Amino acid sequence: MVKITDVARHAGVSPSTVSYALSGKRPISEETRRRIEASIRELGYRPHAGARALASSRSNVLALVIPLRSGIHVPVVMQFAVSVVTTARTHDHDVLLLTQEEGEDGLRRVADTALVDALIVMDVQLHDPRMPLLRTLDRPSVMIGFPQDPAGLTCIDLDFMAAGELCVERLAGLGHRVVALVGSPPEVYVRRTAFAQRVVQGFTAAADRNGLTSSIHPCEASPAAARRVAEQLLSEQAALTGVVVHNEAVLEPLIDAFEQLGLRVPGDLSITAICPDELAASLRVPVTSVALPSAELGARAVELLMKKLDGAAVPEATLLPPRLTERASTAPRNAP
Amino acid sequence: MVKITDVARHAGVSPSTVSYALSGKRPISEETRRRIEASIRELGYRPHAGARALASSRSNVLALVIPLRSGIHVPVVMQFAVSVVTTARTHDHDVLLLTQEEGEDGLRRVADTALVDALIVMDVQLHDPRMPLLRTLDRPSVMIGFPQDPAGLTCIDLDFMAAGELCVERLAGLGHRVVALVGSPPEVYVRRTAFAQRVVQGFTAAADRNGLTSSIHPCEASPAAARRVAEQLLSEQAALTGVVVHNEAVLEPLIDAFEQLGLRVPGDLSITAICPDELAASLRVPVTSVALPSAELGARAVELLMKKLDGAAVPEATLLPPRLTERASTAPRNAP
DNA sequence: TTCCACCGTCGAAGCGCTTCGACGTCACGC
DNA sequence: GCGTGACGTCGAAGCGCTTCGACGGTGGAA
Repeated sequence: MVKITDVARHAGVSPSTVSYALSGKRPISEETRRRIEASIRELGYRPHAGARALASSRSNVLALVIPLRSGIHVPVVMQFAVSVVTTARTHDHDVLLLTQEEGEDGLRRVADTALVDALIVMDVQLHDPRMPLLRTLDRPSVMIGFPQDPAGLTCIDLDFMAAGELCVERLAGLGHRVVALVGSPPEVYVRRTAFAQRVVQGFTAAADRNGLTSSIHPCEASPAAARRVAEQLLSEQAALTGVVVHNEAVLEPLIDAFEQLGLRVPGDLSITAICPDELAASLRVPVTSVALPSAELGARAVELLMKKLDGAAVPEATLLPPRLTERASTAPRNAP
Repeated sequence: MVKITDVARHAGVSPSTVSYALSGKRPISEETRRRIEASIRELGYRPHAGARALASSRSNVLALVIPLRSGIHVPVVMQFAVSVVTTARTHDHDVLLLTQEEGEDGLRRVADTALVDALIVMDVQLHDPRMPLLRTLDRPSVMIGFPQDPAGLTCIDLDFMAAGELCVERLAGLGHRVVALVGSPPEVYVRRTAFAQRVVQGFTAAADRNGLTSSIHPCEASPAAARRVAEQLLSEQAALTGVVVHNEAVLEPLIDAFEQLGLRVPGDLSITAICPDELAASLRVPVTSVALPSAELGARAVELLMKKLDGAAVPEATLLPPRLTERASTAPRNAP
């Protein structure tokens, strides 16, 4: 293994000079820097991560905590993860993957052993046992999602409440008077997952504000469940003309089911969704949707974390405003 | 931060004794061990990962390389990942997540900086540029999947060729004479992804061996594509009665499409698939399938890696034999 | 009883890097 | 002409842990 002393000798300087040339923490003459860089290339030098971490008390590793509970939409989560990894790399950091098998102990372990410098936590519950822990940890962290009490934490997420409202407002603006929300699987609500609940809040508030008749329907992530919900909606709410879907997995099957039941989209039924843009745009009937900007969220979470690591102050709460894209699934309500 | 010298002082022993008590590499008296353990608990001691890595030249971190190329089925990949993480934890290792953004350089980097002790590589191509690199790296690695030339590498995978054969044999055994393979998206074949090609090989070999008429149809991962393939199959192959599906994303839409086109499963059309058992079993028509044992593969990959890290010899190739589970989607061919 | 082997523990020497203080040199202002 | 900084570099001291060799003590074999 080639080490910093080898490089130093080869370049005719001291090891500390090599270190400073690498880190830029002290000025080094152009000439010396060139020689050092040449030596590094020639010898194929790579600084030892452990030695670096020990001496600098910085591991340059972030922990990404992905619970992967049931009912979540895996591809979306994976988009976050990829975006976190690539953004972290632009800041010269790597990403350690933690699932929830270990529970809170895992977080404490990687933090206390100095394996990671900071943590990104996904799938935050309204009352999340990890939150108090994270407040006590001496390492910075960023949540993707909001718990009930975000005080003292740095959180970022799509403004799901506003997203829910926006979907309803759009339908209301098109003249729809009876709307339904097809939401996440029941277990997501039982766990009191923050974002799901906030969509419900926004949906309900906007419906009430506009004097709409509304109802809420959790839905399992299977086409069969989608069909059942569709049938139920038609039988129970004959006047229904607007649906908000917050469930990536059933968006397409749901549309299929409606059409098989004789309802054309958007002729008889207008649909808005909260989901990744790529999904909404790729469907047979492209769906008017509020984008779920996974990649942006992941990237911004990393940026926030980097700022905190640099000792900078960051806002505790970052809510991305919802952005609605009009597509083919919405139309004005037919005259009755 | 509490360190090993603090524990040593508190327990009235030397730091090396604490270290040996922790690692078990030298005998320590019962009595002393108890005192040390008590001190560790009392002080909340956690060994510093970097220091440990530096002194022992073991980071206790594995790299998991997930390319996430287009056309792959994300949930399946994620199952691997989770299984790798949890298994690694049982061996006191953590997992660093690498995507393919960085390319081969990323592998080299984490290996050369001693950030990781070993690597697990997924989504292996037939001619994979990472393979030569891995052969030269001084760290052990395990591939999930087989390249064209696996010499000098440790590879593990489901025996996809046998799986393809098994699916066909099952259909042949039920009397079907005209069969089709609905496969992965075209880009997967263009990239020459190993497992996809092997399924084709097995499918073709078994079809020929049994004198069946057969055809192969790559398929995009969308319901619309599934429908198109279904229609194409019906128009071009009127006598078709057996279909093998190797594409998780379109399995359900494909069945729907067939039924909408007037073909009942398994009455008119028998279907076998290669996919995770949970998926096959959860469909409206539970599908006779060869299990894709993601969790087992991930776990066994880690076990292999641990053996290699311990200096033990392991087989270069591990092919898990396919296991077919009979479900509701297959039946004997109707009399013509 | 003597010798040897093993057990349990200790002290010290690193592992490869960062960082702090120090030092020589040079340019500039007064 | 001298003091003063800034610049560029060096040496040495750790960062917290593992591991090697050494050493006293104990028990069994001879």
